[in-house]
Amino acid sequence: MADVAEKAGVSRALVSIIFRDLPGAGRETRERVLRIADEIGYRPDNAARLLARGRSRTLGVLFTVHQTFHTDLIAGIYPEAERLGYDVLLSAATHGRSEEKAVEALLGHRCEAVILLGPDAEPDYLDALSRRTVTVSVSRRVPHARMDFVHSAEGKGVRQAMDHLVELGHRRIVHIDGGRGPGSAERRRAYRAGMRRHGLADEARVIPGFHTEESGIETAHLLLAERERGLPLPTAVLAGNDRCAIGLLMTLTQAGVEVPRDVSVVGYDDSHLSHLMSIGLTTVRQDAVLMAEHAVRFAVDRLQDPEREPREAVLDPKLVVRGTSGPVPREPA
Amino acid sequence: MADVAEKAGVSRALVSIIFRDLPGAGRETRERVLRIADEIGYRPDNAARLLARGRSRTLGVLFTVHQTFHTDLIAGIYPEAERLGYDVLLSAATHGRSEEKAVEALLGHRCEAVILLGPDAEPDYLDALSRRTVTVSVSRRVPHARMDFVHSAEGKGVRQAMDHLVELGHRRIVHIDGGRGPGSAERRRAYRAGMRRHGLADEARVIPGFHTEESGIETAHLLLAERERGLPLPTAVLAGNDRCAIGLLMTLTQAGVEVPRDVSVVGYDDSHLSHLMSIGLTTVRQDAVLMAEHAVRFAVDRLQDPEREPREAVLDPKLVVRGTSGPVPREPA
DNA sequence: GCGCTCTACTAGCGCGCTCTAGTCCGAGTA
DNA sequence: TACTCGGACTAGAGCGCGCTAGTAGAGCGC
Repeated sequence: MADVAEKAGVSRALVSIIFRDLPGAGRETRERVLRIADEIGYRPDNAARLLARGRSRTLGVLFTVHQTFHTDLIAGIYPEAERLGYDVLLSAATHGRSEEKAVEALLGHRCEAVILLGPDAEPDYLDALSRRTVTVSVSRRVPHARMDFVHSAEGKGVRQAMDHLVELGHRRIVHIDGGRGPGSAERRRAYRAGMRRHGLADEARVIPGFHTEESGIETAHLLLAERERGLPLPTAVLAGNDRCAIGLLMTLTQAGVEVPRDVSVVGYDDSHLSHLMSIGLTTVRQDAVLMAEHAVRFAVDRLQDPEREPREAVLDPKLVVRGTSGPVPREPA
Repeated sequence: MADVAEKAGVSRALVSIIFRDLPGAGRETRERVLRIADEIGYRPDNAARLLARGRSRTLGVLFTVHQTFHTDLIAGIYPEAERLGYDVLLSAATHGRSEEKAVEALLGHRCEAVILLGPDAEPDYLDALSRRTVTVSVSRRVPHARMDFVHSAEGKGVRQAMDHLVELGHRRIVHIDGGRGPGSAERRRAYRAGMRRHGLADEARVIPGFHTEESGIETAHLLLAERERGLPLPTAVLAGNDRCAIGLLMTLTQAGVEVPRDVSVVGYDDSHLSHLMSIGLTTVRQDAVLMAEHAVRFAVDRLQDPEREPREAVLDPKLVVRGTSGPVPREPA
């Protein structure tokens, strides 16, 4: 920077002004300085900037590698953050890298706020984190913690899915849950409530699972094995999320079970996986872009006014009927 | 930091020493300082650290959201970087966010080197980038650029796959290519060479595609439409990557085409998608962890010795035979 | 007593930038 | 002429650390 200033015959302060695109520099000087900077290959140093400015204007995002819905969210976070003048830093939790570690990395890089996508860390940790930094959680509520919260009305989504299936004549509807995954508890509860509401409490069955393809595959094997033993297949399956639904679908289809003729399958998320099936996966759509925008805005708002209380956004999910759900089969599958 | 120093009755320098875990501080003082820091909630500020140290010891990673193989790579990058004492920053290219932008974000955050996962940017840009920063490219060769390069021997992989299929009796083997995707050109070339080598040059057929599920789905529709018009299905398909293979498989299976009875399908990557099929996807395994480790090591080595010439690592891929490939059908499908 | 080394610790500069509080100059105003 | 005013620009402090060069004091051999 000093080099640029010297070559241009101005002060460093003016170079700074020009690079921040502030008023206070003449047209001509501005152009000259920029040209010289380009020649020298000067680029402002972020670390020094942050240090001097005292603010980083950077948002940290924690996500879990392999969670497709997270990548959909990330795609939505970038533009909104940019619009509001914030930078985004990503940190992934993986098999060998805990969420704590990933978050500490973000904090270490001076993120002013962190957006946690479906965090799975200990509530105590999240609670402590929320009191240390502006924190937004997407999809997972952390009771008592001082963080903003963006999620969809899981209950409504599941309810729509159930109504849809019941309307199609299904009674033997099972639910593969998502274990400790974000939103699972609510979805499970809504499933049970839905079955009761439709007078199907006796048919209710929750198969423990996870938000992964493997979980869907496993469940499919379980159901197929039951059929071997003479038990009927369910006529409809409400999966914990799309990944699980896809795993289930692949395995069932390959075993000769036709979807939706023999079994209807409904997912959750409407991640880009839903289009994997040529007939399209019937699923409950969570608007990733909208959720991302809310998360970013919550973070930024609280950054601008630290006194502000954390908020909660509950977005309405929407059932998207595609090809994997259909009328209940005439005869038992 | 000053607060900690004061409260502990020592100098800032000593606090610094303690936080960097250097020798030169007494056991007792060390513990006291750490305790006080914890009470105050002091955490060293990275920006100031980087600034003072002149080095960030941070590696930037560019990836493309939704590319599953990238997430596999990321999972491998973290531990190796940590082992070598480097931090990792992620930046994603998405639909509305170009690779250039994502890379600039990394550079802006003072990454000393960038690791590009299957970059798709203009060669000119990549070339310029490689002369500005230590750069490692994974899966995509950029001619003349001054960057390290990690990839697998695409030719060998494809060759193994072809030999496997031919051995099973296949002759009508088509290849869905990956467009401008990383490695596609080499795979396409190897496919053509393989067909010639087996005396099947006349049967060779490359269907243009991309490294996405959609591409596999589209191709399936194309092939099914051809069958409608009386043309035979190919007996085997070599897909551009696993995502494409999965899309193809889903669609074919749903259309009643049995895999591998009617058609054999081989993927490429051995991403975690390969296990989506309960029978398992036959695919060419690229060892993501090994590739990630090479990439990190190349970057770090060149950071330590700037004079060092960029290197190239060619890893041997390995055909993994699973359930989607089988003997050629007796009668035309 | 002296010099020596070793451990524990400190003073203070500098990293590359931003920001506040100015200065300077020329045009407009009374 | 004297004055204000606004645009263009500058001086210099300070952001929170790391690092180099140092000091103080204890222990040791002679």
